[in-house]
Amino acid sequence: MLASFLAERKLKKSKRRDAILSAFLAMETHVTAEELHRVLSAEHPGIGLATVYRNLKLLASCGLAKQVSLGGKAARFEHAFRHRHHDHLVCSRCGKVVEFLDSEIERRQESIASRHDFTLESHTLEIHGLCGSCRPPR
Amino acid sequence: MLASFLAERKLKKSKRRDAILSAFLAMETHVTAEELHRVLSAEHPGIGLATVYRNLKLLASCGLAKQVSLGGKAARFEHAFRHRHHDHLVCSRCGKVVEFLDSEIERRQESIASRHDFTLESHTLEIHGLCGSCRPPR
DNA sequence: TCTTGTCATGATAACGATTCTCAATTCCAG
DNA sequence: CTGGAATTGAGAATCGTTATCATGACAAGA
Repeated sequence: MLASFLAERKLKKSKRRDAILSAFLAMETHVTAEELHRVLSAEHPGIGLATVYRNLKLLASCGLAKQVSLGGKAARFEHAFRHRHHDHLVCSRCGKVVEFLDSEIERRQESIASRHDFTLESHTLEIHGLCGSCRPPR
Repeated sequence: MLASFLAERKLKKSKRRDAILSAFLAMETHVTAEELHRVLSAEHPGIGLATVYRNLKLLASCGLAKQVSLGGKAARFEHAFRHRHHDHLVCSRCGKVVEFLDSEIERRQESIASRHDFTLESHTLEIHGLCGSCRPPR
């Protein structure tokens, strides 16, 4: 999958590239380039932050990673490999993230796009609110 | 509306503040801080960019402005005053923006939030795709 | 296995959007 | 009018991200 993508574009494999890919796939959270870099540095010291950025972008463009924002300023990445499409519910206080999927919403987006003569490429839906533990007890 | 917000927080009025507010409300597009600053400079030369940022943030926090992203790197602002809530359909090539509202989607978001015990505060939904004029004729 | 052209990398500079700092100005309640 | 507080402009500082560039790693052919 990554291999064929690389081959098609005359891109090469490399130890670091592999290390970054597998570290990323091992992650279970929506990760920042810096966070991934920090984790990576334990096993593979010497990998530069720029390289992490470069490879995350690459993973994103071959469909293995997806960039989301989740409200912070730094971009976050999640894996799109064996991970169905979904949207996010984010706690605006503690940052907790819940993934959800609503097929009716998906369907309606399709229909909105075509109603306005757009060819749908992607969408981002983030719901922000307070989770149960952060809500003031009142 | 702005006045009462200012009063509550011991904030003051000022000529520049008013100028920024009215210039912003006169805008019909989703505007960037820099763009607003440029427009503003024609009538009120000498207003600093930082001041535009400060006041846009203020307008946002009192509910007169809403920050959206629309895919670019710079934050964009639209007015939320006499402007019903809506979401955006953005052409990923020419940047054209269509506003839409789907009450069923809105309703479902509510229900998703409460199903996960979240108190809904806001949401962002952006659909990206190619508009009719940008779609290659095939 | 060497060779060579290409791609990947690390370090760091550059960048762009936004925020901060701080001295000077403006506001407004008394 | 005045004093204390909020606002402002200019530019420095910040932060995430990307570009630059010299160097190292890779893949494929001789």
